[in-house]
Amino acid sequence: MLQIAADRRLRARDERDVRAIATRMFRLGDNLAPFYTMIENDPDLQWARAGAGRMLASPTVFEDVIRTICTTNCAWSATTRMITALVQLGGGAFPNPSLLARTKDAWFADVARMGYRGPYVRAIAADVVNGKLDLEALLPEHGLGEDEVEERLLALPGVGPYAAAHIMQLLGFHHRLILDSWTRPTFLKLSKMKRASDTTIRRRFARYGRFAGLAFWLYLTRRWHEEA
DNA sequence: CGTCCAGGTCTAC
DNA sequence: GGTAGACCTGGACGC
Repeated sequence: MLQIAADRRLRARDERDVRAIATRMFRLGDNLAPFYTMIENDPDLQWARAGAGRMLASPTVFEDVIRTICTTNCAWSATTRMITALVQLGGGAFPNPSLLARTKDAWFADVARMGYRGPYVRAIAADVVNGKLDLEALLPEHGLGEDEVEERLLALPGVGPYAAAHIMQLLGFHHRLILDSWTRPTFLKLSKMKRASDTTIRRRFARYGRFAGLAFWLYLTRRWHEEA
């Protein structure tokens, strides 16, 4: 059960918005039943049938895209620093595209210290504002195919194979594996393999079909769930 | 102090 | 289509 508390009575319209945001953040629209059936007798993953597999998303696709760009090619400490700065800019909430589009380059460089990512983020925000880019249309309920969604994500500046796979997991497309400098060594450790190319890893998870990426992620994060 | 690299991507061959 | 080199930043590490 999911309970949402508010400090006041919500108007009908606000309540609808809150429901939509919660549905999006917890990926309540995802149907993982086929995946759970798939892992019924899977020694590595059957534990996940208890309800695992819904990665926490942001209220908007835009926010997930920008956050993910802030994870690329830097230490995790840098990611949290950049995102903390963005939330400060937004006055405690993640800044919307309009605010980011009209924020000066100098802020991205000197305050958020986002380096080369700053212009990428601004360009994406500007395209959302001027209507050239509709990121929210990438949500699975809008009917675009997985390949089409991936293609559109890869077209964004700063979004490559890793970022696209990561964002797609958050959207509810579970095919692509998130391969980066954390998942690769973690896979080696857990599988007790000495080395494994990306192709080898993909082959290992190909049997999960369109849930291959989700299976890979759950395989890697099993210990996170045991703690809880 | 210089080099390397962290939850990669882009450009130019 | 596949692969070097460059790229902001800052923390870790060797010298």
